[in-house]
Amino acid sequence: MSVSDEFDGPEVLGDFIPYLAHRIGSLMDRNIDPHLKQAGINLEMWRVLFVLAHVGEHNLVALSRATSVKTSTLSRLIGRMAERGLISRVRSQQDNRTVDVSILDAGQQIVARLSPYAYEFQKMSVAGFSEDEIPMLKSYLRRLYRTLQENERDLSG
Amino acid sequence: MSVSDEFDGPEVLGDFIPYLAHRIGSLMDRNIDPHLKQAGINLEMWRVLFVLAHVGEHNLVALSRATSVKTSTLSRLIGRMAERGLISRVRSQQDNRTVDVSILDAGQQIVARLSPYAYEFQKMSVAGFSEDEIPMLKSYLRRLYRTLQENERDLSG
DNA sequence: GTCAATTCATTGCATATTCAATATTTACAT
DNA sequence: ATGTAAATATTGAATATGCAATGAATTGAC
Repeated sequence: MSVSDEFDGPEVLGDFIPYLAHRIGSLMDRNIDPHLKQAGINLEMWRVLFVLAHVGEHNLVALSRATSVKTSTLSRLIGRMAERGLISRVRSQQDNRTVDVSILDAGQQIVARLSPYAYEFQKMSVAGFSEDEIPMLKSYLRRLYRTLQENERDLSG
Repeated sequence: MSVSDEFDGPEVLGDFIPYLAHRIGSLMDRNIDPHLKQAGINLEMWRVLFVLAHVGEHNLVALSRATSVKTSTLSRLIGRMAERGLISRVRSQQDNRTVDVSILDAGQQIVARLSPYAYEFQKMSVAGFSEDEIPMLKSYLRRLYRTLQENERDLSG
């Protein structure tokens, strides 16, 4: 166990994965936030844009699942973003219950402008890991995420 | 790379640590939430109680740092929790600017009642990891957390 | 010792979020 | 086919949040 594995706090908190996950997420949010403000958007908007930029079209429920923003919140959020021309929201032709949300140029530009900061920050965040360990870390996170997703499906299915 | 390392989505999202961290945290939050509602508290209250139960006394700024809840929010949150007898809030004798927040019996009982669910959930979340891998996972998370904390200190110091 | 700067907690106000209810559309069972 | 259930998005109303300003206490420079 290397010295950089020490936890700066009582061991029980640093041993509890949900606590660590929450803290890691929050500290990461905090880092990107100033850049977002500079671009005139908030964290949830950034998540929506980032997901749409990489995944393409989405309806509200899918977007909610991808971003962990509640659909009622998302509905109004998407409204504001559409007003500002960041995304488009049109009723789906295939299923008239749903709306197709997709990113527009103005949104794409924000993603393009902020992504470098996001990736630079990611690089910083893994500064304590060796070249061999970084893929391991990502792999561990993906596995953890996947297990949680599967459990989620079990509960709702 | 095992089969359980596949990411259920576009590779760029599953390769981006802040996204994974956020999603992992949110899915974890979602799991504990019904138990909290049953106990009549929300997620932030749970975090406050959990931290206080394991760390002891805290002032608002420290509590904010430990839970990632803003101090203005925390001030009102603590007020509601104090009204309900979950915690106590008293002006510090050592430093009259600060308040000492500590957990009361009613709060402790909630922690005692809900902790089993939390730990059971943690167990489920690492179901895809071997006995050897779980300490590795925790170690990776702690290291990631530590790096982020250090970066935070660099920025504010 | 004094005063400016810093730290901490709280609050007003504007905004955002959530829950619950609703309207609409689709899926499904029989 | 028809009726019932489920899925999707939206909104009203209550609540919570965050920012900025404030007040009070402490620290530190000199």
